[in-house]
Amino acid sequence: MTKEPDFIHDLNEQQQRAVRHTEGPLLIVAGAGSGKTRVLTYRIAYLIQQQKAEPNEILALTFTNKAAREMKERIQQLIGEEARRLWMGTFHSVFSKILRYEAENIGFTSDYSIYDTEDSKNAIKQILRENNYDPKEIQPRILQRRISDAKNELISPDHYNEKFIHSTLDDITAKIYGIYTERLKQNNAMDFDDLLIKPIELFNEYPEILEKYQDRFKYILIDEYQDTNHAQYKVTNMLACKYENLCVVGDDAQSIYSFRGADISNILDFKSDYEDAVEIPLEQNYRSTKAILKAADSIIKNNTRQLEKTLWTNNDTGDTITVLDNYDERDEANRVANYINDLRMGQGYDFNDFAILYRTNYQSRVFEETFRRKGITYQLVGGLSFYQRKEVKDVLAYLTLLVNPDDDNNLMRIINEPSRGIGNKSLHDLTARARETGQSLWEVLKHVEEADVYKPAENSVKDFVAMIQELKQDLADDKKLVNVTKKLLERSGYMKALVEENSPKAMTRRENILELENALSYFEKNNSNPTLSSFLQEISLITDTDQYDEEKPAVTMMTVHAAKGLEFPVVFVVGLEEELFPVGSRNNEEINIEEERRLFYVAITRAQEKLFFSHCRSRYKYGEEQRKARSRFLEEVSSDVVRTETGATINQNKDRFSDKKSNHTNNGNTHIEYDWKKPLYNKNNRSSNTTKIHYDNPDEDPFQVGAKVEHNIFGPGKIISRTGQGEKTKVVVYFKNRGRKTLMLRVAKLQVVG
DNA sequence: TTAACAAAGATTTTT
DNA sequence: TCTTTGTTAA
Repeated sequence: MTKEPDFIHDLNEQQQRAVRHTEGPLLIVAGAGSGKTRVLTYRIAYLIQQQKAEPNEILALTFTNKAAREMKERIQQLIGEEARRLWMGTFHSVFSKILRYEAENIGFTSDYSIYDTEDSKNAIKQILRENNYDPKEIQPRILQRRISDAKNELISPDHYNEKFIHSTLDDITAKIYGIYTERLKQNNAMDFDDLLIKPIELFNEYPEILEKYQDRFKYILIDEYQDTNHAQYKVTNMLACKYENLCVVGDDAQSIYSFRGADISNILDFKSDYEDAVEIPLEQNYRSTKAILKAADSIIKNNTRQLEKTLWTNNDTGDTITVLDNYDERDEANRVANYINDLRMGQGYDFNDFAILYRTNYQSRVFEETFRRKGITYQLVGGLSFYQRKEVKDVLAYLTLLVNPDDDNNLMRIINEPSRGIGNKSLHDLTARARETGQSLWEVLKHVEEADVYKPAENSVKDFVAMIQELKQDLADDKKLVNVTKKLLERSGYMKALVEENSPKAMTRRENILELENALSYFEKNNSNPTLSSFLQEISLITDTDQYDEEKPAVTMMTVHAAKGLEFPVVFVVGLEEELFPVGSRNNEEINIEEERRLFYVAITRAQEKLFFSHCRSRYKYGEEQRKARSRFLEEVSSDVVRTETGATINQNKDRFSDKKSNHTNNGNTHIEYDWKKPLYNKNNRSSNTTKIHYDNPDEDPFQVGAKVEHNIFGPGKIISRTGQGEKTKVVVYFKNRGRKTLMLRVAKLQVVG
């Protein structure tokens, strides 16, 4: 046996065990902050150093590109350049690469398009239209969700119907699922789920190909195993079952992706799936203070299903956690900003020591405004990704057509963008013909004269086809990708349209397109074989979370989901209100409260030294003020470690806003006691606000709740609720023949009757 | 066919 | 509030 490397002594005993145990299935249950990444990197370095495997015989799967990149860098520091040859990346990126090699075997070409969520939603919408369903009644979003769930469960379209009771929606889903699958194949396209499922199909169909990869990947490691879904479980199981050198790392307490099909039982059942599996817990936390760990522990205790482990730390007790009780979200942002400035001035923290963590992306806005005003630099992670912007997707759609012209979806996206006189009618005729003849839309366009469409549109189509063919030729002539793109922007009139629009928005769009050109030339410079299709595939899998830069001297703002795996000296968990964190249910869907709790646990355990919880009593939603109750999680957290700003326990703090509020609320002298866990009165249900009384006076405004009204299109109806004030007053009317409608009082031509 | 305007709807979380 | 979708007039 080769001598052990010195670096192994950087690790504690449990960690060393995990590194040394190279053969056979291994489950590492790694508590938050227990040095999980470290163990993974050392383990990989150890495998190579001990000559168990060549770097390219090791497959390491992560959840983000960033995690993969970081791990690779750290391994490089341990073993040098060789690390480049590792197979390391996200599930999606690794398998998209394998599919590039093997696509032909399953009826695709290596130039296949990758559809993101928006693309596949569009495809579904189009299919609904073609099959005479009303996308308003049957929401594409819902079908997409169902199809994606089915795919992750490995239920094929044929089996979908057997699996479910035949409700109408089940039948429609089964039908659309089938067409969708076929359509994607015709388009030579795969969605995110396909990147995991198609390899399974491939391996099932061609055992010799499976064996090739089984032999190649002598050792397999999976990070964040608690967030794998069934398809991911299956595909790695297939690869690993020959040698069973499968090492998975995870923490069931941090499973937060069930909405994406993640199945926590993958980690809970690992030991029964692999009989010889060894379990090693990592229980020493190196990240947080005792107070923070106690808070985390007191939260997660409320969940039922968990693996045994006790997290402990040698770190200091640390400060108590501070709860910020705010009036509204502006108040919240201001207060957080003030704390950041104080801690910076008083205790020497830098901007990049802070993180603001929230449940939903839209919460970032108030913080952005406030921080800009107060001169706090920040970096926003997540939200609308660069590659999801309209203009970027448009240009990418053009480029996609050059390598994969049969991709109807991308073709439809840009055929009339900028508008060149190929309107809905013509497009409808053309797609109808494509369906009839079984050709792709592109084939139909090439022979448009046979299609019998509106003459002016026919000419535009001819121009369009000529343009695409010309650009394809350029590409074939090995012209630089950037130059082809530039020509495309000219030739298509896309740039011209933006220049002529001459608005600030169009300006930003032009900048984004320039940015895309930069990305292209960067790619061309840094790849040995920079093909357009590999560029397109690679960037379809990039997310904005990957762009977080810990060196940047700025406060980080991100969702709790995006923060997984990261740590910060000071963390603010904001928006801790019922219906926000935990989220409110939509359409009475059941919310998974245990998962919300794990999410809160993840948020808490990001903090190293100082932790703040913040909530608002009132918050704006859709331009309406909503009263908010404090999150139940604040009741669950151990009261030993949490204090308000004045040093009181949370429950001593009840009355903070009572006086202020009751003055507002009462014209008389009655004192109103608030139950502090409940929201304050809902604004719409009472007439307390002085500014509002005017509009509530029936003499001036006849459109009161209960009034019978007449609309010149919708006919007779009755007002069932009313929100907003003055110009912005909106009413919900139940129309006898048309159902519920929300109308702006200012614009809707309503008349009171009777 | 397009542009302009009015109405409805959206806020989970992400590869 | 802001964005997307649908309707109507030019």
